[in-house]
Amino acid sequence: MTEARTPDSSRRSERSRRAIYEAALALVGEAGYGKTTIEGIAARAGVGKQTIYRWWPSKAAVLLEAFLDLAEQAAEEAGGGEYEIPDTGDVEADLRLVLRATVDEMNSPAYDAPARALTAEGVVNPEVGAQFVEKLLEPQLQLYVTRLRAAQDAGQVRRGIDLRIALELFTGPLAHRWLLRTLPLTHDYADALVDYAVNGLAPRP
Amino acid sequence: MTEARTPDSSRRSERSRRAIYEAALALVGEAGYGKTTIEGIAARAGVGKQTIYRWWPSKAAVLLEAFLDLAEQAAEEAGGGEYEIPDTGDVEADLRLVLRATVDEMNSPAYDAPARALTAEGVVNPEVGAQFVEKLLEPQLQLYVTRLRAAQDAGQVRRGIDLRIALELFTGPLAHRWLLRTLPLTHDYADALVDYAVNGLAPRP
Amino acid sequence: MTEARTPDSSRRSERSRRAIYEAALALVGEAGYGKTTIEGIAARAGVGKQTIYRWWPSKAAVLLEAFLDLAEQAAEEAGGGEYEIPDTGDVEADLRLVLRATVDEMNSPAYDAPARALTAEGVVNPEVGAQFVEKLLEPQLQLYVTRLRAAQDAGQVRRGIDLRIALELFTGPLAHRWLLRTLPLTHDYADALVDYAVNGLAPRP
Amino acid sequence: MTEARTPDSSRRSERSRRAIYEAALALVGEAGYGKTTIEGIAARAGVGKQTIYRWWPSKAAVLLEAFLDLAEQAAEEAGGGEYEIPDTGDVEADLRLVLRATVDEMNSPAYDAPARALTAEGVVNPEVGAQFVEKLLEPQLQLYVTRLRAAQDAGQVRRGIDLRIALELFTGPLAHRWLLRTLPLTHDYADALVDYAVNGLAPRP
DNA sequence: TTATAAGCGAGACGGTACGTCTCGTCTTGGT
DNA sequence: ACCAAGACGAGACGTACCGTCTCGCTTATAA
Repeated sequence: MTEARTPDSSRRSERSRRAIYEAALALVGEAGYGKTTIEGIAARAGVGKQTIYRWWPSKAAVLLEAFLDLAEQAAEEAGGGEYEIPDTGDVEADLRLVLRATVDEMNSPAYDAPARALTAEGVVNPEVGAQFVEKLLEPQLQLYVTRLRAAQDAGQVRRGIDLRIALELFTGPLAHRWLLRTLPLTHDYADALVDYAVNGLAPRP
Repeated sequence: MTEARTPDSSRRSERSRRAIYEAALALVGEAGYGKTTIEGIAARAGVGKQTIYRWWPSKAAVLLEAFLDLAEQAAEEAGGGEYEIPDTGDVEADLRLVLRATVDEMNSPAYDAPARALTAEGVVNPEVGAQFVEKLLEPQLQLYVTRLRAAQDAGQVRRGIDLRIALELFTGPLAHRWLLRTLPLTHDYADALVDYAVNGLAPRP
Repeated sequence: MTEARTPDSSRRSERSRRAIYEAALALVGEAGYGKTTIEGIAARAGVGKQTIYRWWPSKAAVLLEAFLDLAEQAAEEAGGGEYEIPDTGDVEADLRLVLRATVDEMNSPAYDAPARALTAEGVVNPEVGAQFVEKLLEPQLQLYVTRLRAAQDAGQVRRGIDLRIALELFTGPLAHRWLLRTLPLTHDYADALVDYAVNGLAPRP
Repeated sequence: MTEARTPDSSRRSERSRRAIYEAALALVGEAGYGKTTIEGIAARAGVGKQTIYRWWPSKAAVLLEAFLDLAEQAAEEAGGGEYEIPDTGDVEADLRLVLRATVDEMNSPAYDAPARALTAEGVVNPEVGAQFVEKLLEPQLQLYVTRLRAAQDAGQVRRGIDLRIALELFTGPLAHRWLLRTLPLTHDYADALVDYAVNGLAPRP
């Protein structure tokens, strides 16, 4: 009996959508994910609660979209086109650059708070996790695959290496330190990681 | 005016403590961390809420202790003594063994649910995260340091390598796949990881 | 700045008006006044909410008009002309007839539900109450005044009696039993009331 | 499966109960019944909403009890014992007194607002109505029965009169004017009512 | 051997947030 | 211009838990 209640997205208020994104990101940054409430987001965005519940199924979904939107905006500002890992011919140098940038990003509060919140929610909530991986993480990881394939073609990575696994030698440790806060995330750490891992992938003598 | 309220732990009810551990782990496994409530734990354990609030500061703390206790029990059953990574002289084989075991553990539901819950909470809540790392994670990681040092002494790992970073080449990717569920965690994956990483740490020709 | 917003009643949809009346009466009858909502009336009438808000200031106003319309229709069906209390020369018999008819009406669900709802709203909301009295109640009461005046002229009611008060000896108790449901409303009850009250108004010996 | 959840009334907070009564009566007086909300009562009483929902099933029930309590307190202040209609031997004079007092009460705002609210709710909600009648109205009406019986025994009311109906000649019209606000409620009105009605009940010459 | 004081199960309390419902207003597209 | 439809800001609904606070009731020293 209960209808599906599918709202008409063509009549959706753009103004409200943006206000909700901003409020959600701000609150997660200021108070943390646990203390961010849908009521709080609605109040801060100057929006009725129903406007949130109409368009999103959960707090995590709101934040995911807000974060996605943030990333999109940042990408556009950085210069429209699709991003790729640079290819100077020197994999190690190229990856060092990327990992250092990633370290910087992870150390910046504007990224840290919402990304942490989303990751944590995804760890515990498979639907959110799947979305997070599909929409945010996997596209990033594909960039590594592309660059590593080029390196393989150039003879800097040995034949037979599974590149989807190889890339995790770089991103896995980084993510681990970031999420668990075991030890500080520094450029030196990124460099060491690249050093050890690239060496591991190099053709055997 | 407010008293320090330090309860007398010598009069603590062992029965209640155990019941709370069991209830907490069961509920996290069945309903997930988010839907596990202190009231629910108390009800399931047949315990007053105050008995939980008297001894633990938060839901996460209860679960952390419960999980620690579980690990302790498992260790005792597995054979009293302190665990270490075996040293057959072949680092690669030894680590393959350990990583395969870790994969199996991560794939077992009894471990998965509470470990995920705790990790997620730690990601977002620095206090919990610090406790988790200190009590659970770091001791495990030290085992890798020990084994890798032996390998270094045996000339299987090159001089100058920072072992605290090196170990993350093994554990980081594993944890990443487990937490984010990007791709399945298999023995083959563990083997490949060990292969690439050990190669990366090996002395240069 | 806020316009007076006087809609052009000449372009009003008669179809919608009727549908709203019917929906309002039906819903009040089925679900009760409290559970009847403007959204519900609009949905049932197949009408936009604004069409109700455009023409009526409140739920009570809709129901009042709907009920008035119902009464009008009933009156027309019963035979066009203005109704009056019959005058056979025997006040007691005439009033007995009227009060019995009133009892029957009060016991009929089609009348009971909306009349109750309106009365209750009027009790608590003076504007609605005033409308209700002016449009529905007072015209009815005037019929009593007319008939009692005839009786007074015929010497069946003593001089000096305030007829506006006198009529309340008949209608007051009836209304009271109906509204509060203290005891059942029967023809015998109506007869007794008429007996006692007419006696009270009769010329002293 | 859903438990009955019967709270332990011996542990109930008297302080909260009183605060809720006061808040409910104050709000109904100030804002009217319709604009009085449970949230509002809770906030004004400095009480959690659940404390209201734990002990009362509805807003109407809260107000009914509050009003009952008010009446009880008033009765105690007026002089502990059970109240009865005075018996000076002159029914007319005695009833005049009582009806004038009732008129005064109905004209006092402290009584008017909650009594109206409750009556209106009772008109539309049979459960509330039954409670209202049983707890408040019927006891009052019994006083009339008692006094009228004495009058009957004294020969001032004729044999055969149904006293339960007779009393409604006094209270019905009064209640009607009060609830519907048709015409002002004055002492003169009360006197006229008593005059006409007592005459109607008197033995026939 | 009793008293006395802690921990205990229970659950009422003042609160916050949930997700739903309805309000009355506003906007869009169709007739 | 009115209409059906329905998104919107607002806020109350009744529920679920939070963390604190009594209640009596064991239960285990210390007088």
